[in-house]
This record gives sequence, structure tokens and C-alpha cells, in this order.
Amino acid sequence: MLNARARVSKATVRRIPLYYRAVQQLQQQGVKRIRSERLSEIIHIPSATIRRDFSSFGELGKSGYGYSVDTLVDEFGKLLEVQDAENILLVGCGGLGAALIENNFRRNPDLNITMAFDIDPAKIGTEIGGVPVYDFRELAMRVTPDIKTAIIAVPSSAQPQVIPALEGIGIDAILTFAPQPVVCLPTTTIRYIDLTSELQSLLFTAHHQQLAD
Amino acid sequence: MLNARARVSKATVRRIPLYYRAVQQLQQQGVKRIRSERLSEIIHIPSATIRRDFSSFGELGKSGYGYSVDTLVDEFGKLLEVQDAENILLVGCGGLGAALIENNFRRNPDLNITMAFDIDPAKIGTEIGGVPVYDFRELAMRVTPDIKTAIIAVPSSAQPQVIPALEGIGIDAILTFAPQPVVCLPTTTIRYIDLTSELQSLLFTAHHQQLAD
DNA sequence: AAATGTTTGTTAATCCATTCACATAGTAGC
DNA sequence: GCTACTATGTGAATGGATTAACAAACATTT
Ligand SMILES: NC(=O)c1ccc[n+]([C@@H]2O[C@H](COP(=O)([O-])OP(=O)(O)OC[C@H]3O[C@@H](n4cnc5c(N)ncnc54)[C@H](O)[C@@H]3O)[C@@H](O)[C@H]2O)c1
Ligand SMILES: NC(=O)c1ccc[n+]([C@@H]2O[C@H](COP(=O)([O-])OP(=O)(O)OC[C@H]3O[C@@H](n4cnc5c(N)ncnc54)[C@H](O)[C@@H]3O)[C@@H](O)[C@H]2O)c1
Repeated sequence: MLNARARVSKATVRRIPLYYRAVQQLQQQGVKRIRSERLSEIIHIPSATIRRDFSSFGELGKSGYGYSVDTLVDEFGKLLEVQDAENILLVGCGGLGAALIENNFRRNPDLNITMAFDIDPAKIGTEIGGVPVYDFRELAMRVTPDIKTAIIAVPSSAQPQVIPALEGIGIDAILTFAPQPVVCLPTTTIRYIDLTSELQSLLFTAHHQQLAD
Repeated sequence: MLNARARVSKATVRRIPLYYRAVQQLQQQGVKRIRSERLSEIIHIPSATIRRDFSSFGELGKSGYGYSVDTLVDEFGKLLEVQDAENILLVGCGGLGAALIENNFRRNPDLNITMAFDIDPAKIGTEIGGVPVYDFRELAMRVTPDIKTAIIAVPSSAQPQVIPALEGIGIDAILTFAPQPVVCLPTTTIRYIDLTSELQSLLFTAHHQQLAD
């Protein structure tokens, strides 16, 4: 419910999805209560961090008892707004884009890629996993006003054209796999997934680890 | 060259690939020298952070001049060991795995996925983008001793079986797309790419941003 | 209902990273 | 060579996040 008194740190925000997934799994297993110490073993986050994170959303637990799994599922579900569907468009139906559409976050029924765009005539007019692929030049014509979120899987070189077009139709949240940094509107929230960098920095760490990581 | 005197922070390690890519691009454009202030504009990292990061690898720059682009390309290339090929195996040739193989980090000639594994009989024995797909049960038989790195793109439920098998054949660096956390050997460096969590935390930030991000 | 045990929520301490700001060391022009 | 700039590299200040540790709050047992 996001008690106004406590600020939620960026680091905490990145962990909310992990908490949500874990408590959902516990609920499915029929577990009714969980201690921070036990949850720590499951998700490998220190129990003190868990308690601090949880407390920034209100007093979710009870001393000497722990947390009710049902309450946690409820609270984190509310935080992530899983009750209302998030409709998403995807740009760039290459290998990666197609894989994302096929998967379509099926474990999370609230996350739906509902339409896709490309510029390749061979792809325009087709469907991938039931999702229609439109011509990117028809973006404004095809997009429905409920869509505020986009995933970008086009080559880096195409990204500088794609982002302003998306902002022009009201998109304000973007997840992109093209690492080329762009300037975007102050109202746009953008996140880069840079697979090459992740691999390179992983390798650097692995090659240079004298001590454990 | 990783002067022993200065410790390289984790945050810095994550930025090395960004620096490497940027200076490579500058080199290709024929740029000979670069100031931290100018580089900051390109990659959107504060100039003070850039200077501190660079200085942890030695005195790469010159006062009143800046940095030589050639020197930087050289130094970061050495840090990332781009001179010797890194051969990689991939497990799980579904949508995501196949996309990774097709792409095969082609912008980085040192990074090569050289073989793939699956358990689906329909995939075993085929090739994807020239990369052979073997039966995962033949892992030990097929793997070559030069391979120390793996990418995992199997369903989360299969991951607990896959990781010990990889460790058993000497893999010590793992990049995985299955978010299910696992216990692994202390000598294994593992990194999770959790696409669903990235999207969910992005949406949380976008929905709750009263101030800019 | 008292005693015992458990686990939270939070204060304080610590750690890690970023940012400021400038002495220093070099460049560039003359 | 001398002067006027310029930009690095780094101490010091700041800020953010993690971790330790414990009083207070509740559960459980007897
Ligand atoms: N797949 C990987 O392993 C991998 C690894 C690292 C980075 N990436 C990045 O992910 C992104 C996508 O990768 P991919 O392998 O799917 O690439 P891909 O080349 O297979 O697909 C790109 C798709 O984007 C389409 N496209 C190009 N310009 C467009 C435009 N202006 N508007 C709409 N569509 C356009 C193309 O027609 C193509 O279908 C790239 O930026 C790539 O750098 C991918
Ligand atoms: N694609 C996405 O958009 C997306 C989104 C979020 C998370 N993920 C995660 O990425 C991973 C891969 O996703 P995907 O869409 O490619 O899945 P997918 O189901 O298309 O492919 C999984 C592949 O793994 C193979 N496999 C299963 N068990 C195996 C085993 N024990 N050994 C070897 N191979 C095995 C299957 O035969 C299949 O080919 C999953 O963990 C998924 O949760 C994917």
C-alpha cells in the first residue's frame, strides 16, 4: 500500500519481483507462514535486508510469528498491480523479439504483449504466438490507447528512430535490449538489458576472482 | 593491466564493457583523443565516475590532454581478454536459446557459442546457425576442455539438474535466464538475467514516479 | 496468567559507491 | 622558454544500501 512515511529505495524496488515470486511459490506449496530467516535461505537475500525491505511497505509481520504468506502475496500483488492487465507492445520481431512474444510472460497473466511491429516485409502481416505483427510505420494507427509500455528488440542502430516514435504515441515505460544509450523524455522510464555487457563482466569477474565472489 | 595497488569495485567491473564499446566506436570514427567530460555525454556516466574508474586501472590519461582512444581500446581490450577466444556452451535451445545462438555475439569475435545442448529429441542432432545441438545426457562426452563458460536457457524447473552437471565438467562461469536461485560451488561465478523481474520493477518505477527517475 | 521463547521493526554502525572540488601535471600558443 | 589553459587523478565529503544487534511485541507453553 506504499505507506507515504517510508521511502522505498531503488535497491528495494528491484527486489520486489523476487519477493513476489517467492511468496507465490510458497503459497502454492500450501505454506501459511514464513520467517525472514527461512525466506533468506530460499532467495539468498540476507534476512535483515528482507525485514527492512518489507517494513518499508508497512508493518506486514508479527513479532514472534513471522509473516503470513497470504498477506505477503496480497501486498506484493498490490504493489505490482497484478490485478490490472498491463498491455505491452514489442518492436523488432527478430530472434529475441520472437522468443519474447512466444513466451509472453505466461507465468504472469497480467503481463501481455498484445501487438508487435517490424519493418521487414516478410514479417509484417504475420502472427507470432497469436500476436499480430504490424508495419512499424503504422505504429500510430495500430496502437491502442491502453498501451503505455514497450519492449524494444531492434538493432542498436535503429533504436534512435524507434524511441521518439514510441514517446510520440504515449509510451512512458521502455525495456530495451539495444545497448545504445539514448536521450529520452524526462517522463519516460527506460531500462536497458545489455546481454553482451552482462556476459563480459561475468567473465571478467570469473577470470579475476582470487577470492570468492 | 590491473595494477594490484588499486581495488576494482564491482560497480566499476559492470561498467568496463560499456567503456570498451564506447571507445571502440570512437576509434572506428577516427577519434584520437577523448576527455572524460565528453565521454560522459556519450555514455551518460558522470565524468568523475569515469575518471575514478579509469584511474583504478592505472594512469591512463594525461593532464591537460585527456585520454588517447587507442590506449583505452588497448587497455580495456586487455582487461576483457579479447585477444583469446572465449568458447561457450549453451543449454536449452528454445526460443531464447536459439536467438542467442543465431546472434552469437557477432559484434564480439572473441565470444563464441561453439556447441549447444537440449533434451528435446526434435532438436538433438540439428544445427542452429551452424552450431551443433547435442543431447544433454552426452554433455561430458561432447564438451571440449577449452570450454569454461555456459549460458543456460532452460525452464526454471530444469535448472537444479543442469547446474551441477555443468560444474561437474569444469564450467566455472554461468549466465542463466532461469531466475530460480540455486546453490553452486564457491568457485562458480553465476549471474542471473531475470527478464520478468526487470519488466516488473521497471513498471513499478514508471507507475510510482512522482519525481523523475 | 505468568513464564519462556521467538521474530519483528528499527537504531546505529558499517560498507560501498558517487560526487565534489582542486592541487598537480601536463598541453598549447606565442 | 614562458604564460595561460586544460583536464587528470584523488583526497575529502556525501549519499545510499547493507548488516549487526537488540528492545519491544507477540506467540506459545505450562
Ligand atoms: N540475440 C542476442 O543474442 C543478442 C545479444 C546481445 C544483444 N542483442 C540485442 O538485441 C537486439 C535484438 O536482437 P536480435 O538477435 O533479435 O536481432 P535480429 O536482427 O534478429 O532482429 C532485429 C529485428 O528488428 C527489425 N527492425 C530493424 N529495424 C527496425 C525498425 N526501425 N523498426 C522496427 N523493426 C526493426 C528487423 O527487421 C528484425 O526483425 C539487438 O539490439 C541486439 O543488439 C541480442
Ligand atoms: N523467452 C522469454 O521471454 C522469457 C521471459 C522470462 C524468462 N524466461 C526464461 O528463460 C528461459 C528460457 O526461455 P525460453 O522461452 O527459451 O523457453 P523454451 O521453453 O522455449 O525453451 C526451453 C528449452 O530448454 C530445453 N530443456 C528443458 N529441459 C532441459 C534440460 N534438462 N536440459 C537441456 N535442455 C532442456 C527444452 O527442450 C527447450 O528447448 C526459461 O527459464 C524462462 O523462464 C524467458
